[in-house]
Amino acid sequence: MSKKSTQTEFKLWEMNKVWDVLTDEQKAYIDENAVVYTFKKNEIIHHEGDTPTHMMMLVRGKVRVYKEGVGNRSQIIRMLKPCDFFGYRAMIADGTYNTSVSAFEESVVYFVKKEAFLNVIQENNRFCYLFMVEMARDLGVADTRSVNLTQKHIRGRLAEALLSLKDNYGLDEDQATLSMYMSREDLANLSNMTTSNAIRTLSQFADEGVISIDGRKIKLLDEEQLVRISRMG
Amino acid sequence: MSKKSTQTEFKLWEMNKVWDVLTDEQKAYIDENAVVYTFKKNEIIHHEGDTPTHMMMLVRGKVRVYKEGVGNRSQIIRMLKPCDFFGYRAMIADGTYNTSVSAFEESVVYFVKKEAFLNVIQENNRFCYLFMVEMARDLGVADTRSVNLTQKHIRGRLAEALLSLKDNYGLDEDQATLSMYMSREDLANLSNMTTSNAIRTLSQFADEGVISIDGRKIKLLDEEQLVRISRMG
DNA sequence: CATTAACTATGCTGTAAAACACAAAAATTT
DNA sequence: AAATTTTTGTGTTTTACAGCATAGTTAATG
Repeated sequence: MSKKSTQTEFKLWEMNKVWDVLTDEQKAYIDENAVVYTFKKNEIIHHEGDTPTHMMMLVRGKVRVYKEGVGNRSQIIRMLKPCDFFGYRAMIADGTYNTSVSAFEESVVYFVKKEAFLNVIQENNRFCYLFMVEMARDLGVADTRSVNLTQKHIRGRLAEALLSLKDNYGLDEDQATLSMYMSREDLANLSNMTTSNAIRTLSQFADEGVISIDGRKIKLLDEEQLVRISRMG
Repeated sequence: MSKKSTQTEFKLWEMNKVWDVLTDEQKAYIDENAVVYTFKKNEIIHHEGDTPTHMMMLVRGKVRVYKEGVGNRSQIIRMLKPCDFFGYRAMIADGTYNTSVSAFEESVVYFVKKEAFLNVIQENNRFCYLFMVEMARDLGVADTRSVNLTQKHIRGRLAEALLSLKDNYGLDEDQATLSMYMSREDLANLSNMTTSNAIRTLSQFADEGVISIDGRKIKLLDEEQLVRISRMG
């Protein structure tokens, strides 16, 4: 896909401020070495163990970053939204992908060739630093998540997941309904529990008036209480 | 502490290959802005929530990086050995420390002022990139750890912890005894379980002939079996 | 629109691991 | 060396959660 077409399709360079630090030449070089793909719902973008060939930016849609765990249980590490980068960690650490990524809904992804990305990152200091900041944040989140998932009880973990969905994707126009309509299974994989426990706990929350449920739409009724639950189980 | 003294005390620049990419001026600048401290066993080096003022390199000893969890339970994120860097993530992400660090045994730490470190990292591309690689690796480890700790059973988690101690610190001259003599409590905090379960499971392993125990000395007798246990609980 | 498949809901059962309780043994401190 | 604290070891109880079964409900597909 040519440079022209990515720029007419969507304002690529405006999507993430990270691009701002590139020179015009570097931008051109990146875009010459990039393609755009569309993925259908649940299609796998890359799989744990694969060798990285591109760094990616999500243009449209939503994707999940997850790891296959023990006995069919998968754990969602994080959910991405448009303008988020992914797939660069493995190539910087010089290894294979540690996680899998699949489309949560129909998604458009901008693929930049490994070579091109690594070249630019090593010639543009500011660009490198911004990715470093990105990773430093992710690492902080990862460590916190690890303690949350291992030490909090089911209610706390689910409450936390709901709050993080709010932070990440925001609310519908009613200022209460999560804009992210996830299946119970995904919600379970995000909060490290079985699907039935996600369902059970969700209805518990509804019974208590903390949330209300309409299919996959979850309305947060008492966010303070949700925070309280997430803090102490 | 003067530059001269750090260089006579220990060969600072030889401790970690990361220093190699600095110019002599940059090295001098770093060292002018650095001090060396010694910490007693169990002394806290920095605490979760503190504002970072230095990046650090462990010179001698061992330290634990951990997070206080729910209800007095702490989780060891990783154990460091000499030449390892720490404390730089928070200042790159521009936040407070996300983890606490305490000396596992008497330890010597090289402290580089935040300003100096950030300046050099932003002026030396290669230096920046090397820290990025460091973080990319840590992030991979963190994600894997998260799945291990949440999905594996006690036996698997403990086996994994023992193997990671071997990888990180190696073995005594007998080529079997872990060079790291940890308390049962630390071992528990590393493998996300209660102290009594660490003790119990450790004796179980000993009964099964996988390891043998002499106080805090743990001898690995059947590493293959340990790998098997770690893989499938 | 009928059939199949996927998702949601709820109850029941089993169990892994936490919590608690108490000794005994080491290690520290006085 | 006595006294106190910390660590290790083991048994018992409790419980949070996984696992399974089943049924209703919604969505996908021929």
